[in-house]
Amino acid sequence: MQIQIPESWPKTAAEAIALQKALAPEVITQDQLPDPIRLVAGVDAGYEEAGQTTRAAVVVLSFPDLAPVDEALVRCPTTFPYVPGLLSFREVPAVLEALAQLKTEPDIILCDGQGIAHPRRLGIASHLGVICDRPTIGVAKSRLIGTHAELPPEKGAWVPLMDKGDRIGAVLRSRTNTRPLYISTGHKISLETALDLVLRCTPKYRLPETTRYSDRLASSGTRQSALQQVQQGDLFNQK
DNA sequence: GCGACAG
DNA sequence: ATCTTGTCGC
Repeated sequence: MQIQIPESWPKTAAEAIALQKALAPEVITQDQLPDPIRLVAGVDAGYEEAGQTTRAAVVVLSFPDLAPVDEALVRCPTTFPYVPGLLSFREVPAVLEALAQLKTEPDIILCDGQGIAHPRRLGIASHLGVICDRPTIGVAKSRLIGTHAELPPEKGAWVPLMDKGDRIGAVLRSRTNTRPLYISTGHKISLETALDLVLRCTPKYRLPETTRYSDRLASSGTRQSALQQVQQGDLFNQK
């Protein structure tokens, strides 16, 4: 995948916040994506050596089949601490390196974390989307900010996530009787289209297949060796 | 001042 | 995120 990697990154929290405020206006919350969608990518990050090394994994799946067609895994020195609200400065540098190694051009990228459902409307999915100038969706497993009404227990149900009068995203039930997902526009996609796409990437489990594949790739070689996984009969989807 | 707080 | 075994429920 062809992308421009920034030459420098903020060094302090103050600089990072200033950059978020400068980039937030660049986010596009309307549909501006390929039609039809043929390739969807999932990105995820993990850490090693007490956080000194960051691993970034990307997996590209065909759509709507959801069969893996491309992937990349990189390790980079960690350069920014985890600070709620500044997650992208910790993970995006490594994620960009991984994306640059893809042989394919995904039509959209699903990220672990918020899109515009963020204090300054520039969560990791939006930040990555603006940098790559590509459609992205924020798929978070928990809430960063915002309030919402009660959510029905059936798969497919969703309610808007609000903050200061703005609809910043949605709380989506991706599986019946299971904790919801926090979905928000990353870049170049509307919330409605994002919800539809996330559901179409989530045929069976709580998390989209894109996230499950990238999580697994990012974890391989850390939690346990590939051999151990095989010995446990953990051949994915059969686990 | 106190509590919340993506990964 | 990561450290970690078994266990409760659909």
